[in-house]
Parts: sequence; structure tokens; C-alpha cells
Amino acid sequence: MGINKDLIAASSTPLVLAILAEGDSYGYAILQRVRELSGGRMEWTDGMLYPVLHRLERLGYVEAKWKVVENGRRRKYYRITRKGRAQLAENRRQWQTVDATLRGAWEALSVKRQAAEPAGA
Amino acid sequence: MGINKDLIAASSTPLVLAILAEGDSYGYAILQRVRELSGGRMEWTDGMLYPVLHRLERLGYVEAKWKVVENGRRRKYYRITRKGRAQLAENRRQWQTVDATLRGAWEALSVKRQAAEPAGA
DNA sequence: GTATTATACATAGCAGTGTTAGGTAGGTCA
DNA sequence: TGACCTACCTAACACTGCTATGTATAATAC
Repeated sequence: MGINKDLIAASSTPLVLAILAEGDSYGYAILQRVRELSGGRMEWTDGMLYPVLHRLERLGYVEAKWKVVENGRRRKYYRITRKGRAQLAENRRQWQTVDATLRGAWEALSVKRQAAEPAGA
Repeated sequence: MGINKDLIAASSTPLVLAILAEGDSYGYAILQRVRELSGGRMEWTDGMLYPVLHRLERLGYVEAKWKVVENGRRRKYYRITRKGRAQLAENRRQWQTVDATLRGAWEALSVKRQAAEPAGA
């Protein structure tokens, strides 16, 4: 069911940056957006997201600003920086490289399987 | 240039298992196969691969056997187990879930960009 | 009025894992 | 003799997600 830890680690930065590239957002809303984008198949915990946001801020990929919403509740809004957009593009390129490699490996398997069982064995 | 650490971590298990599902292999050859499958874009170090192989063995996903080749050199061949094949299928499913989510996020961005710059601005 | 849930942020300690660097050893070729 | 490739292994380090916990306010339910 759940997505394993390494995959979460690999996807958290590009996914958060991509969500912020859509527009400024804050922690809680980002969690919901991830659930939405994944069709409910990815469920991030807030305990893992906030450290990610802090790291992105420390690296200069995002900037944070406190805001008070109508209902009096305070939110920390994050905005992607120019540097963050460059990082997003780089992350995306790397992901696609690895994805192409994995697909190649899986393809090699199915080709092999077909060769071993010719004509609907 | 290089692929970042988290992506390596996320892809190492499914990639090694997929390579072994093609047929038994050993450390050095696996490194070459990764380079080949990625078109030279992924370069694993042996220092990261051997711990991965040992972990997969500890988890019961692969079995190892020493062999002596014609030239007298010894190699440790790895074979994927039934449990390893199940893990490979699960890893593949998870990867595709995350990949679909990321592609959705990128797609949302390009749609947004087109809306902001209509008719070739 | 009070308990529960949802919103909203944050941190501490634990465990897993890639990186860097180094070590062992045999074969090939100039 | 030296350089390079093959072939395996490990240790110390740094990073980071996970789990658990804490704080606080608003909305909802009882």
C-alpha cells in the first residue's frame, strides 16, 4: 500500500517544488494537493513535510512568509524562488533519466518473457 | 550531471532486481548493465552497489553463489528469488504511482503556463 | 459547556543508506 | 615494472524520512 521511504525521499523535493510552481501555498494545503495529484495513493505525513520545507528554505529554493487568514488562523506561505525553479527543472531531468532506465529494464524483461513463450504458450 | 542520492536510493533496488530477473549476474557486470541501460547517464560506484546486494541477500530477495570462471578468477553470482520477483513487482507498482503523480504535477504546470501565454505570446 | 475533529506549525531521537575513501587480489599488456 | 581492468569488501560520515510528541486555534458535535 504505502510508498517506500526511498521513493518518498526521491520525489518529495520535485513534487513540493512543482506544487509551489503552480502558486504559493502552505504546509497543510501541500499535503492535500499531494493526495489529490496522486489520486489518494500517496499520503504524506506533516512530520516529514515540514522538515522538507525547512530544508528547501535553507537551500534557497523557497521563501516563507507568515500570513493571517480571515478566520484569524496563521499560515506560513511558501513561494518558489528562481533558484528553486532551476532546481525543479534539474530534478525533473534526473527523474526522467532514471525513469527511462527503469522502463528499459522492465521492457527487456517482457521481451525476454515473450521470446521464452512464443505464440501464446 | 550526476543523479542525486535519493533518486539512486529509490531506484537501486528495482533496477538491480530487474537486471537479475533477466538472468544471474555479478557485481561488476551489474554496474556495466546499469551504464548500458541508462545510455551512460547513470554511473554507479561499486562502493554503493555491494552494500545493496548484501542487503537484498539479507532480505531474501536474492541468493549468492561463488563461481570460478575459466580464467581462474572468482565471481559472486546473484540469482533473484521468488520473493525478490514479488518485491520487484511491488517496487515497479510504487514507482509508477509516484511517476504518474509527478507527471500530473508537471502537466498542471505546463497547462498553467499555456493559459498565461495564449497563442504563442 | 465540553469533547472531538480539523487546521496548522514544529521538533527530537531512531534507523536506514549513499558517499567517500580505502583495502585486497588476480589477470592482461606494454 | 608499471598501468589498467576486473572483482570483491568495509568503515566512518552525513543526510533524511519516520514516529511520536507538543503547541495552538477554529469548527463541529454532543
